[in-house]
Amino acid sequence: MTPGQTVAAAMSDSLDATLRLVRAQAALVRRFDSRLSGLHGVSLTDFTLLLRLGQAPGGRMRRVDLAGALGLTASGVTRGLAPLERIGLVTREADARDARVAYASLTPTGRRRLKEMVTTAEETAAEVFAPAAWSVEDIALLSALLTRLGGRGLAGH
Amino acid sequence: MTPGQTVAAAMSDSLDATLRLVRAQAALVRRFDSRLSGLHGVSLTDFTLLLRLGQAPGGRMRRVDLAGALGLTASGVTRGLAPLERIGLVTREADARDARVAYASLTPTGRRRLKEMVTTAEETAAEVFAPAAWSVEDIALLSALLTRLGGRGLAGH
DNA sequence: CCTATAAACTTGACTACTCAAGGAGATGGC
DNA sequence: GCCATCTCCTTGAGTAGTCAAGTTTATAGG
Repeated sequence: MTPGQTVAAAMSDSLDATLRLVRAQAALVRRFDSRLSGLHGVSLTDFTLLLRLGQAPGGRMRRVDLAGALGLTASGVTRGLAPLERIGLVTREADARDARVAYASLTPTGRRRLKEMVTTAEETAAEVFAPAAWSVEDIALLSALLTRLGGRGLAGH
Repeated sequence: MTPGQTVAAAMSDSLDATLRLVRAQAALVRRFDSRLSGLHGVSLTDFTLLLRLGQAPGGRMRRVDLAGALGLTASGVTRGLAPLERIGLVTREADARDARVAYASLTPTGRRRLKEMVTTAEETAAEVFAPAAWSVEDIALLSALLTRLGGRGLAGH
């Protein structure tokens, strides 16, 4: 059925799963990016930054911790936060004890806007995991499998 | 248990799954990139480009089709292929019938190197999905769930 | 044949990261 | 008290993609 020589027509199931994961992620990111940026002017990365801040007590975190929690580098956080500060969703706060640290802190506006973004993001997620194709158990299962896959989740190392 | 007001402490399971997927992918990509670039001097994207070519009859494809198959834009393919041409893994071939199309075609060297890369990638995937934590069924299940998630796989539109 | 539209590809300008280097402040040994 | 070392953060340079615009060639209508 396959004419010509096809190198690597078959590959291991693990590799196949990896490639599918990468592909699925690209599609998801595109979808969320376009929805979030259309309605709120932020990217998915911006949203996860804000969301993580929103989950922290007081709505504020050190930039290093933010980086660790999101799987970005420190410089990625610096660069990602800059526009969010410019548009007033986040402010920079100093630490009284340690002058090196610069907290990122959600502003009241940031909090309010974040709530709206969460709604949008949940709607988008609900479309992606439409009940027609996805049962609650499927989603939980996928989540569980992905958790095993290294994305450290929320805990520190 | 949570002091201070934490916006969006809870979120829908679908959104949670999405965020985990993004996180898992970032970790996977980093791992594959570092292995592949260390041993073969190519990124994961380069590898998927080559792999897809290797699966095509004759080891060649039109650039548009390559883009479609991998979820990239046409310009992404142009840019990704350029270095692979420079290092002699891929060549550009014209179509006798249609002067607009430029096939990307695996060179004999490309074919040989690809086989080695596949080995590396499968080893890496085997480490990630280590038998201690992952059964064959788990992997198949993950693959199946991911396939449902839009990453068009191999078929055209 | 000629013109309009569409397809395949490339290019320029931009965004979002990365890594490596560096500044500024904290900390611990002695 | 001072120096070495470590941590937090920023910055410059580079990479990998995007989108929009432009070129070239094909195709279809009249």
